Amino acid sequence: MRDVATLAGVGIKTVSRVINGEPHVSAATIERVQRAAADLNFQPDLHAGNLRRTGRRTATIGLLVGSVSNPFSGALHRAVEDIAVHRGVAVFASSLDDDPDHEERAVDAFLKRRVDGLILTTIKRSQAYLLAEQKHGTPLVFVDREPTGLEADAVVSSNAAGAAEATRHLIQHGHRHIAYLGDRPEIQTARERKRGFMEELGRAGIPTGDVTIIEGLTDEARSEAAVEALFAGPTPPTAIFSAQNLITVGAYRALRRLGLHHTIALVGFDDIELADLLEPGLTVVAQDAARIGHLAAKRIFARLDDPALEPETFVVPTELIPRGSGEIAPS
Amino acid sequence: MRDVATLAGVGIKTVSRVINGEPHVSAATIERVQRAAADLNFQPDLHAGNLRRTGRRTATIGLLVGSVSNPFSGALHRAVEDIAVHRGVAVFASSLDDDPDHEERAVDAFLKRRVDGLILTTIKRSQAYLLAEQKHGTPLVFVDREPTGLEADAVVSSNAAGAAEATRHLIQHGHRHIAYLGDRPEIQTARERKRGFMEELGRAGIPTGDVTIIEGLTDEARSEAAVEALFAGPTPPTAIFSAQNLITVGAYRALRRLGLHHTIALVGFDDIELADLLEPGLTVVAQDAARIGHLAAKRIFARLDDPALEPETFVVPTELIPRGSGEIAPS
DNA sequence: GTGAAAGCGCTAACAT
DNA sequence: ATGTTAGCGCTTTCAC
Repeated sequence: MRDVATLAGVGIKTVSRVINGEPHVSAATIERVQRAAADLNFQPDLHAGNLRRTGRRTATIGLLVGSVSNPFSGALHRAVEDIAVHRGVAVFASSLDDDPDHEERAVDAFLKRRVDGLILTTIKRSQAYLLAEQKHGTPLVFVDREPTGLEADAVVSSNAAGAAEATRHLIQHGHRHIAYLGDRPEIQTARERKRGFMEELGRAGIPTGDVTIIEGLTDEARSEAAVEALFAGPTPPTAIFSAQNLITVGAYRALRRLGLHHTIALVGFDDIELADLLEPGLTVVAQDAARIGHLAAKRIFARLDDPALEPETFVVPTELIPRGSGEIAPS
Repeated sequence: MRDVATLAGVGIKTVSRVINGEPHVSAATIERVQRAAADLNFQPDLHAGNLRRTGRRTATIGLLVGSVSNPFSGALHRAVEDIAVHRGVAVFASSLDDDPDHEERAVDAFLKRRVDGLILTTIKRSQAYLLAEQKHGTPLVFVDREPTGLEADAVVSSNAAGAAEATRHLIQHGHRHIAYLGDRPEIQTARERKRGFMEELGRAGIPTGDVTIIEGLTDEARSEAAVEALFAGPTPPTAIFSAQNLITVGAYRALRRLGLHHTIALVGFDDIELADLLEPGLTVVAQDAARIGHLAAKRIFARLDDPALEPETFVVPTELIPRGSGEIAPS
């Protein structure tokens, strides 16, 4: 910047004014400074400025997602960017790779680089490690899962209600022997979805002895194996509710392999690309990732503008999309 | 940091040494400083340090992808992080949303925040706007597409060879009337794939009059409409080669709608989630996003270590995966 | 309309 | 083993 000032024959502050579009500079000077800046290929250093600037905002927010390879994360990212771009704020995304040990490191990487706020999907048991940072004033918005160990804004799907709807859908199609396939119960959303499933069974008066619960399914392969074992066992169900998208894919693969995909009903939680092109189409309870992202981004900016906001949890409704697999009657 | 020094009763430089793990500090002092830092919830400001630090590295690289909702981007992101984490470097990803106007803004956002290097998928006609930055020493590695208007490292798929292989596959299954569905010819990869297709026709001695070329297909819906129009026309093909994943999905949808998915052969460029579960399974020429990401990350670090490296283009081979749709014989 | 001086949080270079 | 001083590139404050 000093070089630009020298080349343009003006003071350094004048260059600063031109670069930042501040008033009180004559048109001729602006012109001269801009040419000098262009000649030197001047790139202002945002962080150097922020060192002194009041408020110390970096116009950057961090987005931490469980796994960048999950389409849910992609949709979320895009939605957050949609909102942020209007505020001139850059969104930088980083991935946890579904590794709890990575979580704190990734958060730290963002914090050391002074992001203005953090939107995060968490996988650790507790987020108490963020307490100090939160007290320090960094806006935190959790998406997909509510945090444990601290009070903060969260934007989540209606997990229990969605699971209940999926379950009700199966019951209405005549099923009583339903298998529940879920992720690790440490995960809050997994617990919520299971709760929705169980409560709906209760409302329908179906004894829990009629259902099979399989939890701890962390990936597609494990889910596939679990379903194959299920049908090799003594009490195969007539329907499956799979509570997460990878689990759903695994279950579908297993049913296909067993030749049961037209016989056993399947409803999955979370939508899947191309689900409508399968035969039968995959009935799912879809989450609205775009809406979740929009709400989270709006909330973080609201909190940036008014740090005193009370922590709030926003629930985004899910939607059941019947496509065939969920409408199969028990044989 | 000064507060920590005061609280610990030491000089500010000693705190700096402790925080950065530099030697020549007594164990007792380290202990005292660390406690003080913890008490004050001290977070070092990476950027402030970088202002003075020699080399001025921020231990951050930027990753710019076309669209975060494309699974290819997700796989790429994960691969880059895999490598970067070993160097203690954070990877921040941002999306272009397939919007050329967004490209320069997004690059600028990274540059202003002083990333050490940039891995980017570009969509603008020319990347000449990056010339100055490149001369300035910022390592640039292009992925998926080679840049235009400047010489830089690139990691790309074997687009022409892969397209030729797909075409050969169809020809070997007896097809002569093949339709080519491609993206906008402004996109370099689109041109390469079309070239591979045409050259293979030439080798097989198939006159270009036997084939239909449809270009400028930018999304699923347009592709779907184009295929429907194709079969409403006078000279429907017996096979389709679709040169991009969204185009493939659109084509598949159209064939399904027309009831032709078991009649017309289809091979797509770039793999698709669940392609194996469709009926028939989707035959594709798969790109190795993980390999591309790994190579790009390794290259950017190599260039960070030795800026004098000659620009090089790395070609990652594609792989034809037969799953059914590409093995349909002409009727 | 413009510029000089001080200082943001930190590290380099050189004390001690 | 520890502290002091200068200064990174910028913005602030205040003077002109």
